[in-house]
Amino acid sequence: MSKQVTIKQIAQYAGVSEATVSRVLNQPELVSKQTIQKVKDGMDELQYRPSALAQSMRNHTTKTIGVVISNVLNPFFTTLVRGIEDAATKRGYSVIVCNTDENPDKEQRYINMLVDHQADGIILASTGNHANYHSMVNDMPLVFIDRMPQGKDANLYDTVLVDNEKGSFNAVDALIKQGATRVNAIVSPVATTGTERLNGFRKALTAHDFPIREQDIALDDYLGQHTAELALNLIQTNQCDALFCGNNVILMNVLKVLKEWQIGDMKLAVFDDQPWFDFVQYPIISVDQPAYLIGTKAFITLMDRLANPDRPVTHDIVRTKLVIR
Amino acid sequence: MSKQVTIKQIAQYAGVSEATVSRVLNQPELVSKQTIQKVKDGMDELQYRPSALAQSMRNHTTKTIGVVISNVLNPFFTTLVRGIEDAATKRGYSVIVCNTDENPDKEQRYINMLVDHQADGIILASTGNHANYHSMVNDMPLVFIDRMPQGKDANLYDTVLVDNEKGSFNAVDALIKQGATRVNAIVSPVATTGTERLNGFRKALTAHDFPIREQDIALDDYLGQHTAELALNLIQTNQCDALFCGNNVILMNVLKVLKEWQIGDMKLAVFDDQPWFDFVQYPIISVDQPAYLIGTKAFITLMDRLANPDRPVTHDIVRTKLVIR
DNA sequence: CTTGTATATGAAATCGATTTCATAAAGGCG
DNA sequence: CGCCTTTATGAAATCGATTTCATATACAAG
Repeated sequence: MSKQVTIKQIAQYAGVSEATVSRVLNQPELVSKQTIQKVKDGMDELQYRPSALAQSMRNHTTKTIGVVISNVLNPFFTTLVRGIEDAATKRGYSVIVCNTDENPDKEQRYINMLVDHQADGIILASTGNHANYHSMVNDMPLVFIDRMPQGKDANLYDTVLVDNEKGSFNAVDALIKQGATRVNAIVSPVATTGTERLNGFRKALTAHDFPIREQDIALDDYLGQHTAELALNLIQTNQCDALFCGNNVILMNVLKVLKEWQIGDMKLAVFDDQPWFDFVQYPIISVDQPAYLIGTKAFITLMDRLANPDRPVTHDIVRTKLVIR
Repeated sequence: MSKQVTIKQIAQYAGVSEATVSRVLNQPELVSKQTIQKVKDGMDELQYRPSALAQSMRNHTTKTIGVVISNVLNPFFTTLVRGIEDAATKRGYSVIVCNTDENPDKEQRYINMLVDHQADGIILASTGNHANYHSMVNDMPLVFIDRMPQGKDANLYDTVLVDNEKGSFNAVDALIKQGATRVNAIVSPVATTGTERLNGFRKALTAHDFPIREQDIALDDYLGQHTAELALNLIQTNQCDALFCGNNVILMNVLKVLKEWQIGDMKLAVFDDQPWFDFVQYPIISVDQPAYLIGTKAFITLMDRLANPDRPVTHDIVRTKLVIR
């Protein structure tokens, strides 16, 4: 690196103290017009840019937040992250994105890293296996998204979630109204979302006086390794005519199976909507989550918390929209 | 925030100087066994974590890199970013992702921000409108990905690119071999990729003794606003039976038009492959770019440059793979 | 002409680490 | 026992900003 231009050099150039240069940037009303001009000339001339590092050091704020999710490759999270980044940029914040792959150890390490970097806050889709967030983050503000926080001090934190149960209920309900006679489900057991979506599934069956058979439900580990066999098993042994998929990754894997086995007749529903669902030969019913909105809301919640650390905890639940094709 | 635990408190706890505590972390071989033990006890007891900020300040390295792309929502870039993040994490680096939306001003602002934060380097898919990168980044290492850097000192930088021309050639060639008689193209004029892909398109036509008609080519601004009309225009006025799309976003918009106008017969090829192409009713020919690999390569290139600032510039070109459906 | 009040500026402390330089204690050797 | 080399440690400077406190000047009021 070529040597950085510091406040010292500007001070020298303008023949004033470093304090005065700093004031030109932060409290110009305390500085005389001529001095301001001299200092600004120096800044232009030497192309001065204040070191964000040094400022953070002094001010105890980094204007940086962390976003901890399972995987940016999942388009739901991608959109969410984009929502956060846009909101953050507008307010002068930078975003560090961390992929946990649903691995609690990775999550732990990333959180530590963010604490070390003194992020101003963290937006977190937690794998949910941590007993005590507070001791991990040492009073750093946390906003939980997508998944309900678990553990003893979970209720201390702001959340932005969706109504998984209702969304799933509507999707399964729509499947049945379209004539499905036996609906099976594949959901992820990770975090709280899987359970809640399964609840919606069960309630929809019950509402239509369908029996709930445990063998009609498969739990997938979200990483997509075994989805194919699970799906195939449901389809072949249960002879189901409709499948409810707990997320878009699962649906993708189900589609692979259907294609490979040339199963043309299957009603499909899935939690989370993607644009390309429009182009698939099956008329996919989907629960559209406002991922981008969740991102912006989470960021705003975080900012509010930062501005007012003692205000009461908020729990935001955003609406889903049923998409019928 | 509750007050942070600093090196000072550890020093106090262990009854040694701050220098010694620092040495326990960085050069333990200079410290006696007993002292190490005392200091480590203190660290455990007080849950000490060194401030990354203070370290960066002293060491002039932040262990942070910037990634500047047009949009994470584009799955090509998502995958690329994931490749970078995985490689970075392994080496203890954090990643700040910046979305330019192909807006040179935004790109400029983000680069400034990264310079202010003293990122150790930047991986950049540039919109290409900057004359002088060097003066912008002040000797910070830069690795260009996806797009060729433009401007006078463009040749000073490492690049990791794909062979756009060859990939496009193969795709269009395959379309024609599948029986296409009039192939049209929609590409993005942004950056160098559009031009190169168009060159491949032209060469493939020529190779098959097809005439090159300028009205068969549409330039789309990548933001997808006008793709629909452009596509419709090509299809209706030119009566083409095959379309080459310059990227996955364009293809998505073309599919929308085809669906809306119920055009069932159209051969399609696209630069960049996505998993869901398998499930679309049209047998999409695609050019599979190793996005994840580009990401890891770019990061490694950046690390190499950091380790050895004076080594000669490298230009890496990764292979694409034709996917025929 | 003295006293008091703005106005403008600088010296020095601070944020939390690392590193250089100096020094004290301990051990080796003649 | 005295001299020299290791070994272990601390004091202080440094990284690049901000902020407090003190001070110097200018000007108004008495």
